[in-house]
Amino acid sequence: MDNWNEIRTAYHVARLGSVSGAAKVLGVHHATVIRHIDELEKTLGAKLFQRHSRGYTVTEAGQDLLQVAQATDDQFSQLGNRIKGRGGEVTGELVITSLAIASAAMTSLLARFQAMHPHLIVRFLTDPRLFRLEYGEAHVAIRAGSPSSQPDNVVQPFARQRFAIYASRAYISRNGMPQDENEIVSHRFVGSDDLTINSPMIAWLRDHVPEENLIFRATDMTVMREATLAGVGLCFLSVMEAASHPELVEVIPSKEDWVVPWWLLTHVDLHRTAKVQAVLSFLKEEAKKATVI
Amino acid sequence: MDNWNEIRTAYHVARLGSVSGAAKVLGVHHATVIRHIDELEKTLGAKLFQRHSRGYTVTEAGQDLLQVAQATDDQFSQLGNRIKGRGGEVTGELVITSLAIASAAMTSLLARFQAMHPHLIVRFLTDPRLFRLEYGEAHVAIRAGSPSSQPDNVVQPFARQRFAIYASRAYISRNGMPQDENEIVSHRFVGSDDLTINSPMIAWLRDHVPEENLIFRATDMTVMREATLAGVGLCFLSVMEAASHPELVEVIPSKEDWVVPWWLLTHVDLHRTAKVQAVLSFLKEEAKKATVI
DNA sequence: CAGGATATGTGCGTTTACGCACAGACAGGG
DNA sequence: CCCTGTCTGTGCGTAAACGCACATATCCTG
Repeated sequence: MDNWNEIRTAYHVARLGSVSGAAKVLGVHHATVIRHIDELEKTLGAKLFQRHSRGYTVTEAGQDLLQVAQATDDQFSQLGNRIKGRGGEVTGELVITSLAIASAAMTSLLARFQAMHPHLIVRFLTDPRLFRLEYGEAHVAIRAGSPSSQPDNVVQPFARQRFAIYASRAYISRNGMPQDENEIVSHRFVGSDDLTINSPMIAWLRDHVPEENLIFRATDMTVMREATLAGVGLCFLSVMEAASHPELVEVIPSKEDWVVPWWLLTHVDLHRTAKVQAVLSFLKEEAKKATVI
Repeated sequence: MDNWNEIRTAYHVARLGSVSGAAKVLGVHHATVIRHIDELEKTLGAKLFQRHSRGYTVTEAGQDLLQVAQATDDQFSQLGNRIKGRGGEVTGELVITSLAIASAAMTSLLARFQAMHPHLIVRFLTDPRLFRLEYGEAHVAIRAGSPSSQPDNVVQPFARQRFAIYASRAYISRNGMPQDENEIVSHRFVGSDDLTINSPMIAWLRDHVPEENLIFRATDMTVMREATLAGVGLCFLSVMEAASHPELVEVIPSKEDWVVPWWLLTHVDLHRTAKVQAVLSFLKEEAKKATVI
């Protein structure tokens, strides 16, 4: 049974009782129908129909095929309706991935998006490893910094994450609040372990802070935040993140340069689906409302 | 969903996760697989797979298709096994049709054949109208006299029905037993209404019996038998049939000419099936054993 | 009884779908 | 680090499948 089209042809012949009727329904020439039946019977080694001048009547094998193929036809048409219909609605799973740094801002947004679509299951995956869109691991990825260069990814600008320099109240009470940028040089810092990263904050650190003052270096942004909260030193943190930690005080306010762009990435195969389009337009709309994330 | 082969191709791609693997299993070139997938997605208006350099991974629609087509594949393979396997066994229905005249001899034969195949349902249809093999109304037909000229029918010689001239005991007691064929001319006869039929018994009647003595004419053999039993006159009856009616006496024994051949007819589409072959060989074997039917 | 409508079946020319060859991309291994 | 194996993707020539025309048989109807 390795030619399902022949089964489909035989099904319509069995259903309608004639080659001509099946040919009309199938939109092919009746010679094609005869060829399909002959081929199918040859491979099966059994007759599906008895031929007579008024049409084809099924044998027992043909009756068996009729019932099986009837069910199959129903299943396939339902499947087609599901797939075609699913294009317009926002249901099923929506998998969004980002680095943990974005979770604070994203969680409330995604919660509201889910409330707008009750049948949607949101899976917000924040993992150290990068989920790969091209393997279908996520519908939408949120990336920071320079946009990815994958050719199959559709990249759109999302929000702009604004940074400022913070310190814990404990640190300030011990070391005093620097009054201007010149006093900064004598303070200790928490920062990225990799200083080659091309970012305006890293550049500012290189320009204004002696390397020996960068005493706590980490690769993960959450580690830096924890270190700052523990009073290790000053640190670049996002304005949004710092707002949820009252024990942090702003040492130097945000500058125009201290902004990291976020990008919304979708795989090109999923980008046009209604579900992905819905969440993309929602997130961009919300990002437009909120001036700072 | 009007191309089931494309669904089948997509099913194997979804199952194996790659175009190449599906192409190997399907025995086609991988370019064909790609074309099927592209065409199917175009008609559905939705992506079934996400393409990447390591293979194809299913989307939600592809996952849906995978499950439906998995079930379909199972159903079809089971169907194929049933149809192919059914070729070798004698089950289901066996429809045999004949004129009522043959029922007496056939019933016991068919009963024994059914006993040999417990899963067989025998439908022995004896109806005034002729069941038509080409419409699938019967597997085997039993016809008497000249073999049918239908080109789609396979005709085989079956048994030879031997005739003799009988009368009821009541008739003989009233009119006496004719001692030889010369006395026959003064007796009344029951016979066929159509004297143009080409048969040795009809010819004998024309030669030996005055037409005015053929006082009871019928088209149906059972009617003639009933008339003979009612004492109307002498009549050609089959030896087999007369043996089951003790009130009938043989007036003139059977001659070599008084034989009607029976034919086994099967439609060419069903002739090669094991079930039909089984009953044909059984009937021919039994006919060989019994010298007279 | 004749003619039209409808059915299957078949040879032939054309179109569609296929296989082939090659290119490009990526992961794994010596 | 290059090399190899495996994967997808695409243009092109060929072979298989298709539509067409015609033949034939049957049933229905006026």
